[in-house]
Amino acid sequence: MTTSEVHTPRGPVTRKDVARHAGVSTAVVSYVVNGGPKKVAPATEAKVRDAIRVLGYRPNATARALKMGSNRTLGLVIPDSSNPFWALLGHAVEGAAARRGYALLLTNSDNELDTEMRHIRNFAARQVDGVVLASVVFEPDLVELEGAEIRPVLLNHSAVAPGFNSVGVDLEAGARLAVEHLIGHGHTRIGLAMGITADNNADGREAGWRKALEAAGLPEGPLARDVFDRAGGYAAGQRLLAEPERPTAIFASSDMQAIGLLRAIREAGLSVPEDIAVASFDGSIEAEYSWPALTTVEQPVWEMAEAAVSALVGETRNEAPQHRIFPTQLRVRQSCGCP
Amino acid sequence: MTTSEVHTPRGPVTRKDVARHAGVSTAVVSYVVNGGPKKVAPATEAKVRDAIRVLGYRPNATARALKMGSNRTLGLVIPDSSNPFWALLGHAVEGAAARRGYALLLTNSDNELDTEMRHIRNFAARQVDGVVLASVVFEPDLVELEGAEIRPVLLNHSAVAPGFNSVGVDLEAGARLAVEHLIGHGHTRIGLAMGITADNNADGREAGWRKALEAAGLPEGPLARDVFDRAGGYAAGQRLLAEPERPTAIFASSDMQAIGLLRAIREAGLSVPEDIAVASFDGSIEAEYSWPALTTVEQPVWEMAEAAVSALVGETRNEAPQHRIFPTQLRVRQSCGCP
DNA sequence: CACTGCGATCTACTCGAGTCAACAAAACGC
DNA sequence: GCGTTTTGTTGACTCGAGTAGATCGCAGTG
Repeated sequence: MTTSEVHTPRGPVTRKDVARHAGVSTAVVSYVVNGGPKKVAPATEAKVRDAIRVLGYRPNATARALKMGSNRTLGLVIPDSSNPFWALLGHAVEGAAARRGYALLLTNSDNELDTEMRHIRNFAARQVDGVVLASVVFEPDLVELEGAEIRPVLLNHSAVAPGFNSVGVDLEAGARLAVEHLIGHGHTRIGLAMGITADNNADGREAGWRKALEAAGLPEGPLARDVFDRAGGYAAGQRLLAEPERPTAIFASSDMQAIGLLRAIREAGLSVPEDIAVASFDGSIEAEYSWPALTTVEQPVWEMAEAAVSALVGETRNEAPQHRIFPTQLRVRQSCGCP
Repeated sequence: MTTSEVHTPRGPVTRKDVARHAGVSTAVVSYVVNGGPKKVAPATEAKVRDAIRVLGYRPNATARALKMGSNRTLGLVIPDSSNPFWALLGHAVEGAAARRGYALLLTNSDNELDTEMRHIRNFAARQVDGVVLASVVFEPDLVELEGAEIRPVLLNHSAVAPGFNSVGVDLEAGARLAVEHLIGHGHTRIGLAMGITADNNADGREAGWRKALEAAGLPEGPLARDVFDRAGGYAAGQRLLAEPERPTAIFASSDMQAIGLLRAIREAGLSVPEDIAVASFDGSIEAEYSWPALTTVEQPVWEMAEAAVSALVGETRNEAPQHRIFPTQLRVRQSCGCP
């Protein structure tokens, strides 16, 4: 029994405990843990490392965050993390953040502006380093963030809000791709199952559908507007099928809507693609496993997430805001009529 | 122009700025913001509230967390947040946490033990108040948490690890429900498309399938083991269909596997439920919109999430760990042969 | 008038870690 | 031998907020 008995602290182990155990000052512990900013003698470093291991010391990230002004955390707001498209986006953003050593606070807005603003305010209070907004977003929200010196990235479809970073896809070009493909199959009455967006009928997908028809000299087919999920697509489908002149092809503004649409078509005793051809937008896995497999416009979700995160954590602070628009790609499967 | 000109601070606004602006001490600002622990005169409170509004003060949650020892954050580890079942669970946990004023750090383990442990360590460093583990989880991991005084909840299928809180469903009873329903349709050769678990062939679903067959005096059908997603179900399906004596019904251990299974069956030129009946486990929305709609054993995901979160943030600190097992419910649709 | 009592407010310390200025000791040059 | 650099270590201050304990002013009482 010696007088230099190890004192096992009861609470969580702090830097101070390590310092005492190793017989050095707290500064040295810091230097060892962070490898800087000052050098430490090898012998001393060994003592400290020993003490850390013995005591099971784990630096308190909260304290570090307070001192450094960053807790290496990003926030993400999406409408509904159980919707496969948003789920994939969330997964991609989480991955991109994790790869850079950032953690991700994920929240659902349920498409409610209040909820979204509450989350944004919460993020601001928590001093996150950046926020990826893929939800409702009205400009007023963003002011909240400015005061808190938090960088936002808009990761939604229509890139609005000049002065803020944004990442999106070329909705119009993508939609044209799909509709032109349907036209290529000989269809002349092509309907649209459109989602509901904040700035209605200003959506690129709708414009793309319209322009593709116009360019081919075709009349505008029927249009049904409903929410962006399976149930919305189902309801929109029922309305489109009830049209006096039924369309022979339908473009859906999301894969989820297409899934609901397929169900509505089947329930009407019709088959895809024989009676009605279908194409949609997003390129989620579910489109691949539906019956028939959906021809869909694929968004480069992983690249988009990567771009959004790098705009937030990059060294590009105080640079001019960037607007990145990614191209889409048509994934041809069976629902359009291809073999 | 007066000498008591407002000094607009350049950095983020702190309590000190508010105090100066309102002509009071920082303590009073604190009392106003938190409504305690000491009373403040109405007139003073008004001054402070004014200053807060004018300056746009937002208390720094990180500093608060350091002082209070809690940052009102929970961690969640799931295998893959883009898998619909985990996505739903994530959504439910996020909701349950948000309702209690907690934020949620979401991470994916991709079924890799190292990744999971890295996340757990990261959670520990960040001093989260609790961790919901719905992933690989070997006991060694949990030791990490003990040292950090963080409460874990195991939210996986098979409730293991005595000494830790856990929330799960009665896998065996659920599987029996489904298989017995298939038996009720007159099937005698019932196969199993089983997922791959850490403790293989100890999974309740497999046991339930076996016991239901045994109880009905039926022979064990063919069994194919593969991963818990669409691709796994597809591969398992192909193997089951290649069996010398093809099963007339198949129970899949997850909805995702069933989706892949349906595809394999269709590609083999067979139809569901005429040639092969299918039932599965989980009760995700995708099962409702598949073709044909899947008969599935529904897990009460929202209740489970609620239970998990309340075990973490509850006042039940230092109580004996709880093990909650929820019952499942059979959702009958068309894939089993029901009209 | 002195004294208590009480409500309102302020001062000062705390949480745990980062880091700079200051300093001691060792190493070097001549 | 003495001055000078180098190397290693430390004490002390900081981040922003919570709150106990001290202090102040004022009303009520004997």
